[in-house]
Amino acid sequence: MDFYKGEPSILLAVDCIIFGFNGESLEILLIKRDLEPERNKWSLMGGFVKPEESPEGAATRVLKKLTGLENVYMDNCGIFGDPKRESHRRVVSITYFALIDTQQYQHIISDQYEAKWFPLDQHPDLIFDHKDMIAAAKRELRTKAALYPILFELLPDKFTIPQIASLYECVYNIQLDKRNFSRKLLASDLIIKLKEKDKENSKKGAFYYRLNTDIYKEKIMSFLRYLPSWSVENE
Amino acid sequence: MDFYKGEPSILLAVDCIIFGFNGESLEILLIKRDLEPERNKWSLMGGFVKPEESPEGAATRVLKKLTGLENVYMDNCGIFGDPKRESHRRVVSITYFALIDTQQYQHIISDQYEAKWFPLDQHPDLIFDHKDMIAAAKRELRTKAALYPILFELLPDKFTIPQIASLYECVYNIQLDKRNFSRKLLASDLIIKLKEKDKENSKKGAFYYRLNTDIYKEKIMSFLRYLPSWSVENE
DNA sequence: ATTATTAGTGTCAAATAAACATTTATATTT
DNA sequence: AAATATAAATGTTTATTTGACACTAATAAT
Repeated sequence: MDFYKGEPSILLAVDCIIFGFNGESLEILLIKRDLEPERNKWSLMGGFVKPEESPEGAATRVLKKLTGLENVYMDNCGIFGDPKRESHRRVVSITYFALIDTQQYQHIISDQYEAKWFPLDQHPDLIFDHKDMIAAAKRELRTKAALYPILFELLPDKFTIPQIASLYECVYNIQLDKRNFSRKLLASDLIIKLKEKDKENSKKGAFYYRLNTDIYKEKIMSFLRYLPSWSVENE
Repeated sequence: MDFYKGEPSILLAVDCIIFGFNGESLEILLIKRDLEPERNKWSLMGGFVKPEESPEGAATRVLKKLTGLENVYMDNCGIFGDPKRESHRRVVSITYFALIDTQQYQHIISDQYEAKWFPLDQHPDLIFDHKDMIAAAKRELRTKAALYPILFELLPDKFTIPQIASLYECVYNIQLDKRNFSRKLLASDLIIKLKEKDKENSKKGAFYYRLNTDIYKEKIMSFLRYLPSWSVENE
């Protein structure tokens, strides 16, 4: 039986907003587009959804193709479906943001792409509505990170409290009182102290911690409290 | 020029999870499906995205077709794209939840549909993955309503504090201390007291309020505080 | 006039958050 | 080897917010 006959079919794509944290600032991974139209212009990594995969599956595939990474935290952050968003053909794109630990991202597996990290707020001109996609992803990241401790996904398995604090400062563009932040974070039992210290970034050295994955899953939504409430209110 | 030649195109649909509040409980509006396959089974209202409209536009159109309502609050709440979600053909569906004031929804404009309100937790068996869609919409509604005062969209322009309190109780399945809730709500300046009282629901009568739309837009994210923080933590 | 019912205001103790101070560990310098 | 500089970590205090609970107010029904 041939249902839905005559219904219009559409090209469905995914685009990935790949966030990374270099210890100083947030960055996104962009590529030089490898197909027409707009070949060789800077763009988000993307691809079409194939018949045998879900949109999320497509995003996962596309991310792996570029970075070689699997099991990466990803989250839907928008649907871009204006009929005129690509002038040549009608394409609806579903966007996903990915949080990756840049230390795991050693080298691009695929030489097929010319890829480069850019500071989040200083990326080059991008094709189509990719700039809007990034803006939406940033907004979604902020909202989500206010409710869930997802920012840990941007750090290595072992991290220090100063590291996670400066990450929060980047994402929300605020100055945190490290003393209060650290106290609240520790009170949550979300992180477990290790014996080892990071001696790279200070004389005294800061203890490494790792996530308490049980608490991470349980208390996930109470994380809002690790931010001063006003920071959630602002744009 | 014919770009993207050979790329697989897909049927893209939208489905609407239409929430209403009857003063007692949350309800959703379902229809008896009017096309094959699965004709005459209970289903969410949906439709295919047409070439000249965005997915959001399609959801708006579909909602208007069923209810006659325009300018309804809608929000994306999921993407259902498992290749096997419909056994006959590959369809990706984008879901939107809509919040409507049931008092405006007097009669179904279109007699084309057999539509019925169901209590949110006692809906009939539904086609495909529509049950999952409702569950996702409910989750999304809770999260969003913890950050934004969107629940006012479910009430008439004039509402009472007891009404909005019982709405919150429904959505989060909690018991609120009405005294504390009312105090916090009033402190926000989000609502403006009217002269008139609602005498329907109590002997004393409760004053009507209306939204302060300026504050609604400004302080929108601080609304989290009108809920006890623990209620946000629970699933 | 009395009663029952729900609206709305008031009070207070406990918990939390924010501002600020001090101590600690260690590499570097003298 | 002692002094110094630097950032980490812990401590203290005050202000604010929350949550629990008591009370008063308005009015329809008895």
